[in-house]
Amino acid sequence: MGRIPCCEKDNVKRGQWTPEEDNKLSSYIAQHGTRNWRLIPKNAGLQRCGKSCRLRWTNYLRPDLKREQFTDVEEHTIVKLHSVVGNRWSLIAAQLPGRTDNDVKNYWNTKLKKRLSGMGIDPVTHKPFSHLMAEIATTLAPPQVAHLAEAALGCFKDEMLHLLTKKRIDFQLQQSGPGSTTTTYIKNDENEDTIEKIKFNLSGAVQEPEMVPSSKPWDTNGTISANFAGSCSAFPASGSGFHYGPSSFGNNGAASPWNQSMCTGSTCTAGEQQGRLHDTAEDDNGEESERGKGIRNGSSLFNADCVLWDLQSDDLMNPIV
DNA sequence: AATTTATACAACCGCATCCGT
DNA sequence: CACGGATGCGGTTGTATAAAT
Repeated sequence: MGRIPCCEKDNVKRGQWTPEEDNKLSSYIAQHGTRNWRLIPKNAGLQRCGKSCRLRWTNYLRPDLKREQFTDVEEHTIVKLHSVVGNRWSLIAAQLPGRTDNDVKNYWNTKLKKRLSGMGIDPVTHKPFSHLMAEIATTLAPPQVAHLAEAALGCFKDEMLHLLTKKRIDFQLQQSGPGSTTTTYIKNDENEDTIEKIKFNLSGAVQEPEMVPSSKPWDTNGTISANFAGSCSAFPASGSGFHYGPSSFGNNGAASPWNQSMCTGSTCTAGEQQGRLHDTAEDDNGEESERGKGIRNGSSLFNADCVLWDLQSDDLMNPIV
């Protein structure tokens, strides 16, 4: 017994909407409102599924939607809220007037996530990657760590090869200094050597607990500590200070060649996020169980020590319920 | 100029939840 | 309380456009 489709698949148009269709839908909704999406396409003379109409309206045609670029404040809000509620796009969008969950989701996936990765911060946990490595190293027994590192490096081998091949000439030009006209080429099998060296060094680093910072790498202002910054290749080693906030978000959040693979490879499932939220909420009131009810009172969540930004209830446009 | 690659965002899919009967 | 349809939500895919090669 299969699931009943939301609409008949036959005689239903799919794909991009035409201006004529937009007009029909907009004028129908202006007259009759948005009750009963299943009937709307039929009554409006559209060969579309009701679901498709609802999406088109909520994500594109609604008159209160903002079409301009996200502002710094909006970016800030998205990152702050994401560190608390995870991929709950509708909750985040509710704090951003004129933005839809789809807008927020797309903006996160195409820009913010990559920018965080480029800054050496895991966009799922909002912790520095090196901190996560440290956690793994201190949690697992050495043989497990070695196997995990081996597996992780195997995953990144292709990206490494790609990176090394693509960048090698630029790199060699840099090494030979400005004004130099000589170009040194690397033999193909040296890629393998390089990878082996990197693997060796990383394995060593992971197995040396004294190299791992034991305290939180950031202070209460969300600033990465100088010691930690020095041990994390993604952060500047100088004491110039690193702020995990909008001020560091300029458009020069230049993506490292790693960004794409890191972004696409480590998305947290909705289940994981919901599980985390559920656990937290349960501590507070002991009885929440259903999806979507995990966040009753934001105040306790805002104090979670995994977030790098302090988020106050006052920051919110709308209460999270 | 042609081709490839990257980016942005619209749209779809399937599951979860809500809600009326 | 159970059931079924409607709606909401998040993940994923498709496509148009821009940028790089």
